[in-house]
Amino acid sequence: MGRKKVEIKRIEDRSSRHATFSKRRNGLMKKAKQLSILCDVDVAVIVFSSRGRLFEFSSTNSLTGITQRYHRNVKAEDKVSAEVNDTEESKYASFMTMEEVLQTVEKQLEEPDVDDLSITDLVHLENQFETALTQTRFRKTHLLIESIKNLHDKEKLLIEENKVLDDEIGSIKKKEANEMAVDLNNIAPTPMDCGQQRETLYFL
Amino acid sequence: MGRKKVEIKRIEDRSSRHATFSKRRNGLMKKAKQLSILCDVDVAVIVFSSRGRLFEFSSTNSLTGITQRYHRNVKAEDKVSAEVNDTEESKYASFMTMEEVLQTVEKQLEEPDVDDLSITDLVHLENQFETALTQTRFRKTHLLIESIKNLHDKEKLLIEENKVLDDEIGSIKKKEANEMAVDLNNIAPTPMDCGQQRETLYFL
DNA sequence: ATGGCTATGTATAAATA
DNA sequence: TTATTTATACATAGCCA
Repeated sequence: MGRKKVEIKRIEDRSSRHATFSKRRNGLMKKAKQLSILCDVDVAVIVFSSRGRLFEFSSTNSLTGITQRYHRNVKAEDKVSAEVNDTEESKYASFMTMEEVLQTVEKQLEEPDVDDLSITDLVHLENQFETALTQTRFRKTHLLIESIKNLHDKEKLLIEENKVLDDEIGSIKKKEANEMAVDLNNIAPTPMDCGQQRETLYFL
Repeated sequence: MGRKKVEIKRIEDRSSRHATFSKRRNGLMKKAKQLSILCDVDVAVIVFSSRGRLFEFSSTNSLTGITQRYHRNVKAEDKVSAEVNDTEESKYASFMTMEEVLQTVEKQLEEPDVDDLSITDLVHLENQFETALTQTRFRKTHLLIESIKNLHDKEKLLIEENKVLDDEIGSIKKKEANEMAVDLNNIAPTPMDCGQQRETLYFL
């Protein structure tokens, strides 16, 4: 890849080492970019020069996203080795009442020495918290949906009530209109059955 | 660098994309290693495949050292450059839109060989699904709360409407009562509420 | 430190097994 | 799939400004 084949070992000559650093660094970044584009993957490259200067490439906006993801993954891997030990104990925490869950969680948090728990203890703890989390989520969703149901019921009642009131007003207006018509015709009203009418009105 | 010049854009054919990924990934790692040795510098490369599998190279023992160094560096630079700008963007950077989440999940499910994944692969997969799950939950809660808000608004409106109608009826009744009192005093009925009656009369 | 310039070594695309 | 082959494109060592 040059006039001469170079052995892969530290270049002792300062200036040619720096020259090579500059060239190969750019090459590496270019390759990283091509890889990320061609294969549609996330790539990050971090280079610290011997004098501590930072050079970076990231296929995403910021490198922090990728490094965070990296750290999450590393943590997750640690978790795997812990979980391999423990498959039986994880089952018994499965179902508790809400109270039991809260009690347990409280108990756990009381413990001052959370830092020196064994892996098995931590797996157990994790399961309990996960149970608590599931229960909490379940209850949250339940309450939200209940709330919505109640509101729908209320809405229905209010709409019905509204309709009744509307009808009432409608019939009153209609009567008024009729009377107006009668008045205009100068027809003498018969009082005879109006008592009944009034009574029903009072009912509403 | 091959039989044909390739344009640097996403390779659409799945199998050749994977082939290229494998080759170029190895090439990139090799180059990174050479750079770190030749120039005596610290280099780190992080690659996440589309399936979320992690590939890494680090010139030091562990990548965490370099990423930590990177984060210290970035933090220092951020302090110098901009204090206000970054807080909002960084929040959104870690969250995906619903579409992105669905896309990612779909991508995952496309893969045919889910059965022979290693434990590490499965952990990565788990992380991605967990992200998707979190987003889904977030969206669910958001929609439920929105729904409740809307229903509360509706309820308020209906109650107000109801009140208006009630008042209207109230005032009508009051008017009627007054008229009745007048009628009783005059011992002569007012025709006003006998519209219904009269209508039937007209019919006859 | 980069930025050409070549000659040459390497990486890799496509084909093949 | 993954490995090997082969023809090319690319990267870069050494050199000069």
